[in-house]
Amino acid sequence: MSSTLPDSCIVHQFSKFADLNEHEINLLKALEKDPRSYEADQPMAIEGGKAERFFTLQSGWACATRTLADGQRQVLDIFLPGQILGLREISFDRNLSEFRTLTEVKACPFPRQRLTEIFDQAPRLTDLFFLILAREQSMLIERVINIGRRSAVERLAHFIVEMKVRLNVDTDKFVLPMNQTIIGDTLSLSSVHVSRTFKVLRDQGLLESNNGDIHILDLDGLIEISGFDRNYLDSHSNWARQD
Amino acid sequence: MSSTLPDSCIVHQFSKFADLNEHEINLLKALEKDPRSYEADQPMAIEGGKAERFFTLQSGWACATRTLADGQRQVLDIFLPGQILGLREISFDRNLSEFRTLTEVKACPFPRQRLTEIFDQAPRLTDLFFLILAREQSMLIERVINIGRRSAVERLAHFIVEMKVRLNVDTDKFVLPMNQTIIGDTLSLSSVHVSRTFKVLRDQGLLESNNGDIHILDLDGLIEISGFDRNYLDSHSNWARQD
DNA sequence: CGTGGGGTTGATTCTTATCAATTCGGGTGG
DNA sequence: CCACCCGAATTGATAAGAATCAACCCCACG
Repeated sequence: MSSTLPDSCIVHQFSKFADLNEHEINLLKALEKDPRSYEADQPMAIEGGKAERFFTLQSGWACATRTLADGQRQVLDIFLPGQILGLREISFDRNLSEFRTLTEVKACPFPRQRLTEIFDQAPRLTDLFFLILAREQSMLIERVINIGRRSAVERLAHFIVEMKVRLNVDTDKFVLPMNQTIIGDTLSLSSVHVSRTFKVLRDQGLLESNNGDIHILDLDGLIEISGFDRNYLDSHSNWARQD
Repeated sequence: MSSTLPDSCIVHQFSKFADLNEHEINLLKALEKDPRSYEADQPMAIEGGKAERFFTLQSGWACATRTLADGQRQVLDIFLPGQILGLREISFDRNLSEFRTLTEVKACPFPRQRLTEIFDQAPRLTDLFFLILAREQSMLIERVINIGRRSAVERLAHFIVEMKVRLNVDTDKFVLPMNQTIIGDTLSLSSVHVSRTFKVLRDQGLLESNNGDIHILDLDGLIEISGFDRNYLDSHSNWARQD
């Protein structure tokens, strides 16, 4: 996705919601002007640490996790290029979750205060930040339902479909840079059970999977059993102000 | 809570984040100028319906739910006076969830567009709306962890503590206007298991419960077993702009 | 060649769901 | 005042789903 965007992921992300003028584009681009590189499977910000910065993700995958006292871990978000890490932590002065990379990552940290400046200088971008936060919530809602109400097979199928849709690939193959332990921590399943569940999906002829390589054989079948509703990923609202 | 606030719940809610000036207070109050009454256990807005309005909740309890194709239901939020219903749906033109009352409710519907007007006229309220949306997300995160990673006993204990903290009562008694089926739909448990789990908490001397009446006997014990972290409910950030 | 991380598979246990029966308490109508 | 009814909570018995524990395989990488 990012590779097709020499320009700016975040601008691309925001322009899904509204046409941006040059001033707005420049403000957003400024958020990406000082990119840093991170290796795969490394922390970017730790749980409980001082939360003074966000990150814009330019390439690679990252996630937010929370570790409980007994060592159990829950993955809270999977981030793809163009997303902003840490937005929801803005109302706290310490990180409630850890941010870590899944792959090699290029990301650009920027201080919270920068957001205020943007809000000051481009009121309409405020609307868009609001929309984006709201859209993230919808994804969280879907996660609650997935974890709370669906069986392991349904959960995994739903996750695969969700990632395919979010990656916006038109082929039926993609790479999921997560081992089965992390997938389990995302879906609240044990890694062993993730393995068995993949086998079920393979046996039913719905997909092929090999390490991180996913080959979807029957997308409709996956959607069918997972009860996937793609509405929550698309934004249809025309609420934001016009230029 | 609302009874001690003849004034305006929503103003009270927002002033937790920053001191409001008169102009801002008036804008917020305008959101509550046309209250309507709803009976207990009634829908306020249906799933899939046109989403053109929000509600400010002035008194009573409400919730957001989602019903799956197979009839399973998941409660997504519990709303208390001062909260705004539907904020996260702003990026969609149809409701992703149903809003319904748990008790008798006084709520005030207002059109989406009103939010834009507020954003125009009081930039700092924008910050606060943003903070509030972010804080809601933190509560959702906690729900994901609760459902995904905690046992039934831990889950219920956590829920009880959360509601006590949110209600902000200083006594150890309060009323939970939810039957065990709804509590189950909130915690992703069957109603039967909610009943058993209440029994465990009672047997351990942590609380007494009778219908909706909760009497907490050992708050520290409940916090202990649930791994409750009250940070996520308090806002510590000084991010919002000053007046 | 070893070594180690990840994946797979089998056996067993644990937690929670499901189904069914019973109780309790609050209305309602005779 | 009493018989009845109904929704909710409780309790018991059983079943299903997922976790856990353990062994083993595969393969990339030193």
